[in-house]
Amino acid sequence: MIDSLENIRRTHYSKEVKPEMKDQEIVLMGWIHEMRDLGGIIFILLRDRDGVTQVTAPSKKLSPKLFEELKKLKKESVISIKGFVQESGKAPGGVEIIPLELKLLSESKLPLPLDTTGNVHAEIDTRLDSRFIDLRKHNVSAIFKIKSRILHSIRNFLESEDYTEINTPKLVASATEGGTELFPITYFEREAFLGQSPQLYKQMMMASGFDKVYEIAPIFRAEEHDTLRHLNEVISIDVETAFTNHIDAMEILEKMVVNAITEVKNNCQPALETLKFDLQIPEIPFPRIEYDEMVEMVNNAGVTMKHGEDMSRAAEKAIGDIMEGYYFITEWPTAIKPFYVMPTENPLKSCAFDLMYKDLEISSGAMRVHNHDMLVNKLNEKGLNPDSFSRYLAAFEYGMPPHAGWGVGAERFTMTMTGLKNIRETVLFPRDRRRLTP
RNA sequence: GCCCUGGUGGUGUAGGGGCUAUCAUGCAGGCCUGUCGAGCCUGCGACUCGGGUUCAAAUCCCGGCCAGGGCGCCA
Repeated sequence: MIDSLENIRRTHYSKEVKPEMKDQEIVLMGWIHEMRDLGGIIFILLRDRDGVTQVTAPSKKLSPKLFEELKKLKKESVISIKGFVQESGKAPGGVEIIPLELKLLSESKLPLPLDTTGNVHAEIDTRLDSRFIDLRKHNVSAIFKIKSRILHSIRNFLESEDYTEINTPKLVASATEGGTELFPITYFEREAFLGQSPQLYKQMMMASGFDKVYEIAPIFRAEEHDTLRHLNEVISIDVETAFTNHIDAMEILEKMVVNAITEVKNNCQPALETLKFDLQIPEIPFPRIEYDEMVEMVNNAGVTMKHGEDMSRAAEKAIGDIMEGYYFITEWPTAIKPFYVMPTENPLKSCAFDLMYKDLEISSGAMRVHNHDMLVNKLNEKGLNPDSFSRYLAAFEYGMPPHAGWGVGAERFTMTMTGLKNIRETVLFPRDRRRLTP
């Protein structure tokens, strides 16, 4: 019943089959996207990673045995078809395959938990439950081709800028930076936590002489948020650079963003078309708005925001309506930024910045405090106990250069390049307040 | 965590005290040699769970669970 692969191998993908290959014998492998059995002729749409090719089986041109085997095939079963290419004005794409040999490699159970042809809408919850099937749809896999290209381009860009990729631990012994809730775990006989950010580690690397480091890795936040732009596990793109300040950090960040967008635009055109997203390459430098100016803009737009507050969702939307693409908000109040952020000459303001895209925060960064005593003072001011940061603080006592850096949320960044509204769409197997499987 | 809305075949929906529970898609069987949202015929398949009100609940009420949207929280 089920055939084995033996030594047959795929010779082409669907997208590679062209009318010029007329009469050539090829082997396609993939899933049965659709079957149209007209009695004396059967049309099978064979779907693989990048496309769909029509296999046309007229009874008169095929052996009765092969014709019967083709007739019995079911949707989403996995097959291998050896056949020859025929040019045809009637076939989608102008080419079809006349089968010579069929292998049924895996039979699909029916009915399917989801429609793969796009005829019947399915909700995201249903789709995520059967994500492996959902991902067979080209308009879903397109998202991950783009995400892959983004991460690839970022690595290439940072390597070309002479950065070193590092890996820091995700199992950590508390010493929270403050703010977010952590996921507690059991580490042998002790309590430990999943890391909320590589912040403290990448700073310690600044005392190591590496000068330029980056990490692309998951971070975990135990916040019970339930929105279209939050998840409990996300990929963070973290950069830290020694002997630089926040101005340099913003420049590297905007260069990296434009480079990633350009790479996606140049290499992912089919995916962008599938998603019907018109990706625009922004110009450098991105606009910079000081926090004070932003507060004024928000209030002028009719949304009340007090000076010294963090942005409410309404404030983000108000500013997002005014600003078109990417922009920085700079000079944040020291009081609402973490202890490790360097104040400006005016101690009430800080060298912190956020990179926004419309109403969405993509990144936050800053020049850091590199003076040990100042850092201890700042910890105390924030109500944190310097003793629990002793291993981190030690890195500031034996020669710590000035440094700056930032972290970008990979999923939010992907949203800006795909036009998606729900962050869950940009993760293969998302983790949110309710979802822990699959 | 708060507010609003919802939960009907595998999927997506209509209905909204008494119906044989609507439609599409799907699935099974049949017809069909150019389909491409194929078409036609026959059939299959559902009211989130618990409690209450009522002669009667899928429908009304309460609670749980789950989901969607908004907000809060969120280096």
